[in-house]
Amino acid sequence: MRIGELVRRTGVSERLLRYYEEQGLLNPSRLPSGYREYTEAHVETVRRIRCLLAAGLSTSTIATVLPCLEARGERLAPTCPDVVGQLRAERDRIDQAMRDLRESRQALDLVISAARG
Amino acid sequence: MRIGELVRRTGVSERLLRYYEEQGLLNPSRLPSGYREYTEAHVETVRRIRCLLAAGLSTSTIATVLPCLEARGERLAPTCPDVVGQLRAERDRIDQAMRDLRESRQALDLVISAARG
DNA sequence: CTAAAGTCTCACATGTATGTGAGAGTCAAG
DNA sequence: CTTGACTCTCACATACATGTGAGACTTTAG
Repeated sequence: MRIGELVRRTGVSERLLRYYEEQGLLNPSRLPSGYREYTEAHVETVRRIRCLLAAGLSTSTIATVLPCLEARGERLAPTCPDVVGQLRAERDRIDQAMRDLRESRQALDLVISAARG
Repeated sequence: MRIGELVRRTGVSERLLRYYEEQGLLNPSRLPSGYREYTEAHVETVRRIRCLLAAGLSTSTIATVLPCLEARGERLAPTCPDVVGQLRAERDRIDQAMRDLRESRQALDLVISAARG
């Protein structure tokens, strides 16, 4: 499919799809015209990217993780221990983020329910 | 206490403490010299601000919520229903963020444990 | 008194994801 | 062939939290 359809399928703007490609997260092939050509798999990849971005990972970290996820089952694991350490750190950061979210959610709830029982 | 101590107590930079004040989140009194003077309560307020920021709320939204939290017990609730609606939206956003975090955490775990069983 | 540490304001810079517009090429339908 | 929809690259802009440095004043310690 071309970019327009991927936009429709994912809800992500053209601009961002091109940006993700520039950051090495997506590598569509090209038609003779130069148009990008995406596959079904890209739809899921974009979804993952959005999810990881929402979790606060940077595009460059995502670039590290994505290939591993795509090769899931064939256990393509990151090679250098550097990367693993970094991922562990991200995971810890996520755990902390979840704690913060829980607390903030609670705070919001407090205010919302105070608005009217 | 003056700003330096608050920096030590909270781990938040001078720059940010002044920024939070500029955004209406913090209102220390001033000494005759013009120096800011913070109270014990401000330590906790800063902690809350950090937590809400981490949850993805903007400083202006936080400005809305903070007074309600500070008056907790005296149930100072937001007045206009506009605000409540906005807060509900934030809460929903947080819920989604938590789902994303869970999913991303799982993805990271997958990669990390693939690195070596 | 003096020096050093603390603080003030102001302003410019940065990073990262994202928007927006211009100008040109491509493709499909009439 | 022409028009309109789609796509391309490129570049400049934005929002927001945050860093950094300059120049001046205040406070504290020797």
